[in-house]
Amino acid sequence: MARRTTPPPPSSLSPAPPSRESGPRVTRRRAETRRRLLAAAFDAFAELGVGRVRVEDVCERARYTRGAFYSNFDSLDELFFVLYQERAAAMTAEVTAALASEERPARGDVVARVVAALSFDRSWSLVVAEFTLYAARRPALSAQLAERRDAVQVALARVVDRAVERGHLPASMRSADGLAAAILTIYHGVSGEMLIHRDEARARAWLTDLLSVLVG
Amino acid sequence: MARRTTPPPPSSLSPAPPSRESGPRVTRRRAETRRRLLAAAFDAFAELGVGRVRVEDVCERARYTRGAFYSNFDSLDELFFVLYQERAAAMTAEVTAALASEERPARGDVVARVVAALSFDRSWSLVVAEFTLYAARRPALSAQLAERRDAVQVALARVVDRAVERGHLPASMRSADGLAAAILTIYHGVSGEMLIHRDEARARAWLTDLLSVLVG
DNA sequence: CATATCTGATACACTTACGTATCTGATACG
DNA sequence: CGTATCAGATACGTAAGTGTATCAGATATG
Repeated sequence: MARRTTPPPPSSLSPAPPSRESGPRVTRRRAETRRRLLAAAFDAFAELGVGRVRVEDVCERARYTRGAFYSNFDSLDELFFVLYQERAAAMTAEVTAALASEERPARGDVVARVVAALSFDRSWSLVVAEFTLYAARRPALSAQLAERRDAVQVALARVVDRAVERGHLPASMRSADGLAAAILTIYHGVSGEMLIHRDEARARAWLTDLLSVLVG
Repeated sequence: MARRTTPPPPSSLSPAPPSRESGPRVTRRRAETRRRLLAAAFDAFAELGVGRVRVEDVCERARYTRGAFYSNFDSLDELFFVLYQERAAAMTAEVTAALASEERPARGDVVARVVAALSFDRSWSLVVAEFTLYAARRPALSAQLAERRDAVQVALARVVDRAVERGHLPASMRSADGLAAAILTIYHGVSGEMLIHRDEARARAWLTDLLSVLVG
């Protein structure tokens, strides 16, 4: 009697492109198919949760059959993993770009700047939460989450570094990095709650208030 | 073509006991079977996630067959819902009791008191996160989450009410209730991160630091 | 103890879902 | 344009999973 436990992470753990894509060429058609499958999967995972999504769900939403799915991905787990990687990379790039896009903010503008740069997209928040739980059950994936988090943390640290006095904070937040980590923790709390109350404006206002306490 | 969407919540939404349990009697044997199924389900949901757990998984862990399962529950969704309700009620009672168990803390002890009272049990945190996502997709369940949260918030508000100066906080946190809400938001951020780094002591220390900023 | 009732085990019918082999239309290229 | 290759559609075999009817052992009760 083999009791079911958490399966290992999908095999596409290498940051290099999956082996399927290092073949001789990728046609435009195939790239489009892949794009549409990923987009459909994003919606399905956000709406149904990763454990409930079926191959058929993704195919229906993308208007392909299972042939297309298996031509592009080995499994739903691989699809989920690839989706998260690509989306997280794009989202991280967006957030870091928004944080870096202007001169250092004046002291009074730091909070507004940070809140404006962070994502409150509902589907993305749902997928992040799903991946967080998924990774929580697969220790090998913790590094993927940490990477994304670190990149955003670095960008945040740059923004707060000169603009925020930190002498009033505990030792763990005296560095710009530590303060950035605190900002992210609070952001995660706020965005998690937003999944329930569904009010983005409320979440932003609440994050603003919380960060204003932190920043002084 | 009926595209799969999120199913409605299970039918046991009434706070009254499920109809199955308002029958003439419940034998000791049956109560024990139910208890064991719930305990097994807790482990399975924490380990595999609610969408991946199968009836067979729960039965194997509880050392019963599917007959026992269907004699006690209509579906896995009902089981999950009942499990969350019962566990959340118990956990809320524990936390509120711990918060209420002594005299009002001295000002310097508030944070330690709060951090000591809150739960950092990993399996529970996993199940809460699962239920949060589950409820996020079923608006009718938001009230269940809100109830639990409110009860803890009230208990927290009592603890911080007299012991914490709040003049330095934004308007949203000037009331004891608002401050308690902030504490919970931060706690949820911290406990979510703990699922990834798996270090309870680290999470408690981090929460302590964050709350000390809030409380002044 | 006898009897009635309960409750889990089991077998089974049926559905859902997966992954593969094959084929044909789509596309790239000389 | 002709040819070679690609890639998605489809049918299918198989496994996994569900929910129910039936039954027999367990339990409660007079």
